[in-house]
Amino acid sequence: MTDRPRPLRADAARNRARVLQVAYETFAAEGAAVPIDEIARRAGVGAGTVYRHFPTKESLFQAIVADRLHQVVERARALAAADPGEGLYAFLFLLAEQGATDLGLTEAFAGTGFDLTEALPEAEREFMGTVAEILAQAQQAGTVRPDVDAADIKTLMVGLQAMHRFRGDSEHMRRVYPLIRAALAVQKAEG
Amino acid sequence: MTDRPRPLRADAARNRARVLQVAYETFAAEGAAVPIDEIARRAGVGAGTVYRHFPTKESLFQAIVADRLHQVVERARALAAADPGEGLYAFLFLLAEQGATDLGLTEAFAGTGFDLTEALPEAEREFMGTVAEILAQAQQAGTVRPDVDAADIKTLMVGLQAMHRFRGDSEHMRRVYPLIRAALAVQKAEG
Amino acid sequence: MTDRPRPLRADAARNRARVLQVAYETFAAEGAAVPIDEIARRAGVGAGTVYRHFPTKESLFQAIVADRLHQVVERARALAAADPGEGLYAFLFLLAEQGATDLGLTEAFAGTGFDLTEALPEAEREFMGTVAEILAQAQQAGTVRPDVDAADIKTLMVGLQAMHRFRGDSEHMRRVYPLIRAALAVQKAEG
Amino acid sequence: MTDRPRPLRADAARNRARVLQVAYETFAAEGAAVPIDEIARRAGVGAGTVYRHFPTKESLFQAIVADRLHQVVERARALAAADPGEGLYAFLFLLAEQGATDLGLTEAFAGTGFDLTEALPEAEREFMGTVAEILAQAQQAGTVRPDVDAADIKTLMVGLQAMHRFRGDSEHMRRVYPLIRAALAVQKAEG
DNA sequence: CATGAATGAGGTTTCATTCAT
DNA sequence: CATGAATGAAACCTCATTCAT
Repeated sequence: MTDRPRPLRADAARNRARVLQVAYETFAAEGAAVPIDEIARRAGVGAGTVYRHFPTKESLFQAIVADRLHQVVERARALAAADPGEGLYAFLFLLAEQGATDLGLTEAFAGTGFDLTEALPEAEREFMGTVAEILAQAQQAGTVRPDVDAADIKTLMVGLQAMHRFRGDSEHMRRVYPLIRAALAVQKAEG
Repeated sequence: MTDRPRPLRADAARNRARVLQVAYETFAAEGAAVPIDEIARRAGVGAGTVYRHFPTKESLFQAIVADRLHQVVERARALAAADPGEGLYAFLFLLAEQGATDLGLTEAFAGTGFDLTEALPEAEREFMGTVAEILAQAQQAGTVRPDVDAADIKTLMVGLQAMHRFRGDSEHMRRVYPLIRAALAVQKAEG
Repeated sequence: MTDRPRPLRADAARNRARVLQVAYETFAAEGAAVPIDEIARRAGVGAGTVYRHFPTKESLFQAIVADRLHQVVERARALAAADPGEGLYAFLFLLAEQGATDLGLTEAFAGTGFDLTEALPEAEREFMGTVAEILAQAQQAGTVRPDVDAADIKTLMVGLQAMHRFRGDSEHMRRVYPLIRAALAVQKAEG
Repeated sequence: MTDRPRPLRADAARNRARVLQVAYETFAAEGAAVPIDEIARRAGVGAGTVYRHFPTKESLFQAIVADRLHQVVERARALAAADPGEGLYAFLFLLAEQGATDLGLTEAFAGTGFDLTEALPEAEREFMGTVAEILAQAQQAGTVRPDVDAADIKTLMVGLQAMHRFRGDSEHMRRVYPLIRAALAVQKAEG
């Protein structure tokens, strides 16, 4: 009768948030192979509680990714609003760093065992739309070459996340960022 | 290299090679989650035979990576010998493509659940030495900026593999290669 | 009958009746394996409410069976009153049909995972008493052989329910009924 | 290459037989709800061993039913060969008794949570063919009325099994058998 | 009293690894 | 040496029942 999800009871909401938080941390740290039982244990709830909120492991994963993605997109908008020319770079490097400590997000982006486009088409569209927006701004500002598109940016993002994950050391990544800037900069000469 | 105390009997050697080949293909195609039994079945041997040659699944994985790495390094040398200026680029893009169809190699490089440096220090050294070599040649030839080092190249390689894996479509990757060339090219202007 | 110490409050009584009705339909349609949560959902109440009225799943089952049995017995009396000679046959075939759409009742009769005599001795006695009555009437009317007793009739009833359940098709059962009549008819010859 | 199931190794065959035997007894005694772990424990093997021989619980169940059915059919033939007129009755009552101590077989026949026709069409065909055969013989011998067919017999069989299961007491069933004979006998009068 | 969230034991199934044949 | 059967520890998920809200 009242099919629309009523606001959760206070305690349930608390548990749901706690599970989400713990799951995020656990997946981020140890990858998607962590047992649900382990997440339940760390969250201090029974396994059944996890399954009440997220009927499958996959759905828990999705919820986390959707959550993260949304946050990331909001940050991207803020960065681009603050400095249209630098916005795209800031976004790229921010996301790369996120990926470094967030295996789940990385896997979602890279499509390793999780197809973002299929699982969360809404989130994917929102994400790509935002990328297109701040890319256009940067191109108008003259800081990014006009012949790259949003898909190229996503590809680079996947690459950057992998690099960041590979180099836990963010010291080293600061050496790499200028290379990426060079790759995207408006320029005449080519290697 | 020095871990086979006695030359294997002919049939044992044949089995070992066959398992290695099949395991490579299977891991590459279906990821590291494939059961050992499945590999044994495809290789036409018993599971016990796999374990005789490779005491753990991990060790089989290592052997595969070592094997691939060795082949890749040899190809890198050949490419660099043929054209010192282009050698590094050719190597980079070759490896990226390899990674696209070879989950095992990608994971080994990216250190996802497998630490190349720890597991196969010998192979890692050989690989890094070769990278350093052909990088130096390219820098002398003036096709690569002088302020990048071998570690940077490895980082880019990891990124490129991730991109390639993400974009099964190699059409798209041809759009990305010029960006990477731009990143590494000797240049004045920046961002 | 005598186990409700105080009359229930109106809303509680309504809930109880509703749960009973829904549980009957659900068990009948999908078997005893249906989760209590599902029944609660269909009844539009919380699981806790079900447990308030029926302390275990088993007890809910018992209540349903008692309910059905009571109805069936009343119908049996009516049939026998209308036509003493045919009453028993009508009752038999009625119950068989009931069983076809009512897994719970069938199981209760057949004693599959549920012992009617132990769980509901009262209801069992009432049922058997009624069977004895209408059997006696039929025997006096000369339509049923004198050497069968109420226990035999119950046995046949269990068999008929099983047959009916097996043949969802009631077309087919109409072929079988004459056989059962032949089995019970007063007769001279025997196979 | 050699896809045809090679003869099992001696120890494997022993285990398989043992699991089958134990599973048969356990299902017969306690129904299909018994956990596989319990069967494994009783058979003195690991759960994995059960799953090696029977990849799902369902398949174990099928194997048992197929086994029983085959034995039953062979016995039916023997009985009919010994006495064509009595063969069908002997078969009916034999199967009824089997069903009394064999919940699995009963359920398979009655189609309760197991569709014989779908799961084991071969076995079903063999069974029905045999029923048709010995029914025809009995009808020719004049001991069974000519207007019943094999499907009717199967229906009665299901009913008889249910009755037998209901009356653990075979004493009582001896009262019921004459009724069934009367039902099937060639006769003039009817109810 | 009603709700529905939480519990946690238990079910089926998989798979790396060992070991009898 | 090769085989492949056996092991048994998890993994995911369900559901009867309890209890905080």
